[in-house]
Amino acid sequence: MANIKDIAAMCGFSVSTVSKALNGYTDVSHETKKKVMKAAEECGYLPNSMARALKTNRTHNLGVLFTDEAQSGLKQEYFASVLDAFKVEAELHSYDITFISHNLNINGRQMSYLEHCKYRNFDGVCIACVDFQQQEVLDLINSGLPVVTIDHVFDNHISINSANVEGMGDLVKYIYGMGHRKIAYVHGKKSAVTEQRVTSFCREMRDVGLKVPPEYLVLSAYHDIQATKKSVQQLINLPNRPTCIIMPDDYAALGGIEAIESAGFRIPEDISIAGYDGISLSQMLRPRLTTLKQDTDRMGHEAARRLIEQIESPMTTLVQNLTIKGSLIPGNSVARIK
Amino acid sequence: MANIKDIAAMCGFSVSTVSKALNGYTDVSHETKKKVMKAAEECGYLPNSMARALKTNRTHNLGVLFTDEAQSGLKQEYFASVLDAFKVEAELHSYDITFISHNLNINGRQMSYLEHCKYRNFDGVCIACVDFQQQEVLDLINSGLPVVTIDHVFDNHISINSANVEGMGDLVKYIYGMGHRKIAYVHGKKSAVTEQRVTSFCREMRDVGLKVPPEYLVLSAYHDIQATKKSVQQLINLPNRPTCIIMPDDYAALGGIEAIESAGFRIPEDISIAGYDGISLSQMLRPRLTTLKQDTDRMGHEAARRLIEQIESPMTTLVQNLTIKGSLIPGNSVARIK
DNA sequence: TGATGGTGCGAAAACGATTTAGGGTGTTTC
DNA sequence: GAAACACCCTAAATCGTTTTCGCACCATCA
Repeated sequence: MANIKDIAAMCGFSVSTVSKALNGYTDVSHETKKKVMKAAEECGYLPNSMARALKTNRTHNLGVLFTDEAQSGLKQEYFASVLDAFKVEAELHSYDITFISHNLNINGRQMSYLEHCKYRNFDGVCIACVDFQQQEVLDLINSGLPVVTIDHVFDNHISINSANVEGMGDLVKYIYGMGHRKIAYVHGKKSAVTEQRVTSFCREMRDVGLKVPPEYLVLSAYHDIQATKKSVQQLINLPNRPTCIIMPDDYAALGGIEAIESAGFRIPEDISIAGYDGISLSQMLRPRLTTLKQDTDRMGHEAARRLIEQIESPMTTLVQNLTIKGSLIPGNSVARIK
Repeated sequence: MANIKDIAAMCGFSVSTVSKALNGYTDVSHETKKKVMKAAEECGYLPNSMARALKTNRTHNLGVLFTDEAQSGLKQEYFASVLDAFKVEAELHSYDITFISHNLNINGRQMSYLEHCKYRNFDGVCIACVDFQQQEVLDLINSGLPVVTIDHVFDNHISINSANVEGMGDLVKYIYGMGHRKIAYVHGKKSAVTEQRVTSFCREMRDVGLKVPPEYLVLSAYHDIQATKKSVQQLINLPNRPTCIIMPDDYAALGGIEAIESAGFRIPEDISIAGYDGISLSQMLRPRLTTLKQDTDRMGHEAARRLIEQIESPMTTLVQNLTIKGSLIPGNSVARIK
């Protein structure tokens, strides 16, 4: 592989001049710049990213942490979509993307997330879909590296958030508008997102003048069909059965659907059900799931854009927490009641 | 950040000795090795991967190309699963994973896939889910870099393949065993995988003594619900309507389901349908989809394992094309006919 | 005693780039 | 005519490692 020295030899300039010519410095004449470019083209020159990174301390490589406890971040369409959009935007700015892990070992010891990032010299990091309580994750966030978090706000760090409060509000309003008065919410495990949604659910219910019996608020889990199936069975067996059940997410809604149908009820005639996320699956089900579609595309793009902005102009970038609105997809899993 | 020089200063040895101590060379006494390790531990030393890579020409970083035309490799569960398993296995061997793209630009020009790999100095490359006809992809494969391809065989290159011939054979046998005699196959666009499946479909049909009317073999597309919907509508309107339709994949089966149901037929009582892949969606549908589950987990693991083996001992690694068997999931979208 | 061999360590040259400080022209300015 | 100033270019240091080669020391052996 040709290097900068070869080019220098080819066109009779010094290494430094070649480097400058290739990097758009102004103190090199138009003439020589052209000669250098031509030589570089001819021998198929590609800079060595390692050497460059070693010298400049910039890798043009971003670390992404998209791993939940089940090691399946990629298998959840919501996160896969965000990552996909993040990737597209990053590439647009000539950044690469590498997965962060803590399974690498170096000198016999396993690295932490942060150590991995330092080892690889990532210019910045995007964190999503992870347990934000983990010390290791907190260490990474507070490391001083440019960071953007998805769906979790930290002081002095940029974050991109799905508008859970508005989203859940809209969902409840819609369901109320369809005539439902007994609305239950099977929610996911404790997290920032869950808190926002639960709070919003309760407030919205109060605002439309409805009481939420404590048994209508069921702690279940995200993306866990078995768990939500049980939770919904519980709700169905209540003496005061709800007419509509909001699920933690679209995928988990499948557990609810199963519970309802195998108990001999029809959706939505007997019991209505709503999801959250708006993944493609939701619109493939029959009946089509009523859900709140999160704008994963915009979230991923904004995350990358702001992270890179922060990397490239840290002084002028203001730390903010962006909230991105989703949109209600009516579907037909929520019946109109009179 | 502490570097090797700092450690040398800390414990009074030379840089070379420290390096050797950390890398398990034998010409350094146990005593000093311990001292060096201790010092390294104390100051939280992490090697600089760039410097190391620059010197050794090994990055311990693998490039992955998982991008179909629709830029949505990650959104297809089949490929996301393979990638996930690939990642786990790679990490086990202390390799990182970076996405390959051709959108990066360097010195004003866009890089090709191959250029990107050279620029980043990937030790090896895994290619899947891509149009294997593209010149750019072929260039990458023939570049001399260690390569493993998923679901496509190239001379002198390792590949991991889903057992499409056996898979399709099993599927047809099962359907035939359920009593069907009029079996149609809506297949995906031309590719190695498609050819294997179509060939196997035809052979198996012949082997069980059935003729395949040409109109029972419909060219459609993978992962494209609109396309498969149309194809199935076509089949339904045939004077000699099939009793069972095999779809390109589970996701695309949704188009078939839609077509069948909106034509007023019931699944499986009136028309049976089968998918391919065995993604989680398939088992969430009602009726549960009869499908052939591909062993994505094993595929991803083997791909990483063999790629790394090839990287680390190129002489002793034999080039082979591994075929990984899937398993039939009966589901209940295929009815028993007498 | 002198040759031999092993052991433990260090000096120094790479790897391929960037970047600072300065040198040599030729032209302008007073 | 000297000083000042552009302009274009180069030498050399540097980033943090790895790895070759050689040196010094000590023990062993004939």
